[in-house]
Amino acid sequence: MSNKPTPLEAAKALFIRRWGEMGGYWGINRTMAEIHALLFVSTEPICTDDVMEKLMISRGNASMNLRSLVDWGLIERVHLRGDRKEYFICQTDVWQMFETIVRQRRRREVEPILETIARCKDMVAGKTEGRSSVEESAVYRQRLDEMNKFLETIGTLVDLLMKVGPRGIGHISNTMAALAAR
Amino acid sequence: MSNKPTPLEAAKALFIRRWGEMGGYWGINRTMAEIHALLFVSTEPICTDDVMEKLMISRGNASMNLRSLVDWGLIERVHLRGDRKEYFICQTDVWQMFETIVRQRRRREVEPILETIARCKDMVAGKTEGRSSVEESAVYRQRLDEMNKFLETIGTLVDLLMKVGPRGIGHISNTMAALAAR
DNA sequence: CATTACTTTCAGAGAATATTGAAAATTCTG
DNA sequence: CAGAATTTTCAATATTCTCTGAAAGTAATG
Repeated sequence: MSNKPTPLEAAKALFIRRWGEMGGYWGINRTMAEIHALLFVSTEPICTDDVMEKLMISRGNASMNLRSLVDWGLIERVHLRGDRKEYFICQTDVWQMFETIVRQRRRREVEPILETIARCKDMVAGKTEGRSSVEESAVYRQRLDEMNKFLETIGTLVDLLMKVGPRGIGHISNTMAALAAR
Repeated sequence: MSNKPTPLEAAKALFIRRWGEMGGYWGINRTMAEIHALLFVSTEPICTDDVMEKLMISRGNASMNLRSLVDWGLIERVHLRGDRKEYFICQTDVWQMFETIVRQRRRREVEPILETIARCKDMVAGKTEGRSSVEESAVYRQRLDEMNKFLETIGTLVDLLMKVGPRGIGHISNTMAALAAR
């Protein structure tokens, strides 16, 4: 088994490795990203044993990371007629993928920050505090406000982007280009 | 020292902690993110000793992470007249910050992927391969193409976004909203 | 140029994360 | 429902990442 890899296999392996590396930068563990890549470049559904073999990892590891990917909504379980095993397939539409990731990251990363900002603002609200710190508080509040506004602006923009989809995007780019040129 | 913290101090500490946690999700180590937050909410420049004290970390740790932040371009060194120490200040304009981060992440994460995709496409290009794998190659190539196009589309959009800046963004949102409503 | 003030580096310790493998749980089949 | 197939869990282990602290490096001062 595993003789000389075909160019196709080699090319897939290369993509998988790179995608895995990148996962690290995004707070996603390498194996999870590799499994995702493996499924992304697969023509057919893949089962746990395939994952174990291709990525040379243990059953437990494969199982855990497949579950995480399912939780994220990036892959899903399928059943093949006449086969008892579970197979997995990947969302291959990159725009859907984008949407899935945006939704998750927003929930996990942006929302907690927004909550915290709100709470921080409350904490320095009423209190007239002492002497000089009143202006320090003002600066603090202002910075939080700016960050808050920024996150919300980007948020609505991304929402709109997703609504409009890949189709509408050309239009958007043009509008922006025109605006930028002014 | 470090008696009962004022509400302002407590509020700053809360923001710092949360920002630090979030760093983890972004492949940025917690301490680095905390230092960044500390500087972001500071009215005045801060020196290494301040960082060590407020975050209760060692000199080495503070030094390394401050340097990383400087390398990223998120903070910069300043010198205070009559003081031999080095101080640091943070880019507080959130849009500039956004631009800095986008530029860095693109270089570190998006470009390597684009290169890899190009290389992968080369690898499965000429080769007429055997039998059935010809269509498998076609699917592979198509998926890579879609990913490639997606990344480039988002890339140009972000570029435009940065050119247009916070000012133009209201305009864009309206245009997009109108489009999406159709 | 010797002293002092400050900064950087890096080997080793420590903490956090990821992985394995085998046992337990679950699901299917006859 | 017994037995087989498959999946999940999790304690132990391995790996990777982070932090410390002290030593080496650099730069200002008199």
